[in-house]
Amino acid sequence: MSPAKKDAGAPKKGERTRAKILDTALALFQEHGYEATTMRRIAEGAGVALGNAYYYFESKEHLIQGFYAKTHVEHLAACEPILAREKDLVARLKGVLHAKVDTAEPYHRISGVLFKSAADPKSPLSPFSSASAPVRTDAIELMRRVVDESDGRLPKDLAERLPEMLWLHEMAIILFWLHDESPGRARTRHLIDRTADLVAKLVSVASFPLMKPLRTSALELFDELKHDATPGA
Amino acid sequence: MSPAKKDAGAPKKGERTRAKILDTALALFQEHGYEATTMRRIAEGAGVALGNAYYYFESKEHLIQGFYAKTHVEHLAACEPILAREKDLVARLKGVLHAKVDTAEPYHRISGVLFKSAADPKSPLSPFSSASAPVRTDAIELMRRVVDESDGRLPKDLAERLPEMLWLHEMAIILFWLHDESPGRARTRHLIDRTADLVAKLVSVASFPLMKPLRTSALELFDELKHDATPGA
DNA sequence: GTCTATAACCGGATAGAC
DNA sequence: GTCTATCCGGTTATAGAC
Repeated sequence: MSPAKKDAGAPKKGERTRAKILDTALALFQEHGYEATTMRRIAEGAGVALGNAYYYFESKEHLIQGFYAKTHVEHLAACEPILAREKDLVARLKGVLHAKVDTAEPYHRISGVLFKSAADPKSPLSPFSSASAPVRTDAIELMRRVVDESDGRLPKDLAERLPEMLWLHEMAIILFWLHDESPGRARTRHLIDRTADLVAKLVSVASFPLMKPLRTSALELFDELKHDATPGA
Repeated sequence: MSPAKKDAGAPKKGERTRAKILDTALALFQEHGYEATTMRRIAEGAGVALGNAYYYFESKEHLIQGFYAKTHVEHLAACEPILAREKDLVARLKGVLHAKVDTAEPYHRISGVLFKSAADPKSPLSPFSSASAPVRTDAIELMRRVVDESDGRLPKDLAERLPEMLWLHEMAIILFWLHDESPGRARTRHLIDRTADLVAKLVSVASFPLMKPLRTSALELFDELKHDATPGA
């Protein structure tokens, strides 16, 4: 009766070990940086053997996926009050992006390494990879809320693709943020405000009925290109 | 008289060894990929001891700087006939970008790894780093030729910044290309043609005298943001 | 002082016993 | 599912050769 003894609802057998390893790793990454943190040190801190850490996580890099998920959850929480309060599309967009910068701030030091693989299509860490699909999908859904629950009216074809476009915009902001050493990330915040205004202008221009042909061909191009870049989406 | 014996103009003492190591490394990277190529194998292939390779190159990654320089030179050569032939800005831009895709094609397999550090501000391999400044500056100069020797007339303030903007555009194209597995990189080529047309339209609209205020504020934003992203440029 | 070679070190990853 | 013992390859220290 030993394996069947546990009650349903309790954290499964080794699930606790897994969480312990991840938490330890993230804490050490934050304190000493990614490179300086060895797998041996993580295992030691988590109270397990080195090999055991590899039983739960394929590689050191795979620990980072957990990091993505964690910061994303924090971002979601920070967005709730903003989305409840603001109804204007631009205000919602700015709010969500500033919240991203806010919640990511504690990890600025190590984020460079964490996003290292953004450009490597084969890496599971790339935001475009299928391994990143869960978080990516969720982040796009957040942008869908930004758009759908705003008080503006948009043509259907545009409203459909806009969330993905805004997610790409967010990725670009993050890339800029990685290189931003200005106090308070002032430059990134400026970039957010200016490009959000730009997005609003583009959207409103693109929404004129007269713009339909141009809009259609632009959206077709987007669809076509998307296919290749994000096979999982 | 042994050290002073050599004639001026001959390839300096160890300069040959350096070149041998680099050539061997690039060949092996291309054949087996970056990860699979060990420093021991490179040293062996170049006929030197392992430690010797580190005398000439700080790290395995530093071998990649040589790679950047090499492909850039090839790109420059490929652009000459295009720039001599075409005088229309769009045609010149498309020609230069397609040439980039052409010359980079043999290295597509390994480029993912090579650009891994694009997002890491601390890495000397980042295209924005000061270590990459020589190649970056040269690539921007190429874009300046694309603009300056074209037959269109541009307002001075725009013509001044356009080369840097076009270089950023090129970086974005390359990022897309890294993820592009379509035959003949058809999607990247499509992206080039469509965005080059878009650039042309934007440039011509921005050149209207009536657009001067908007153009000025857009260029000011660009100047302001550039400062942080590329301290070396 | 410029270059080359040998022998470690260190840390990510794996094999296989318990 | 957890451990111990190794492997493997990037990197470094160091001793010498030209």
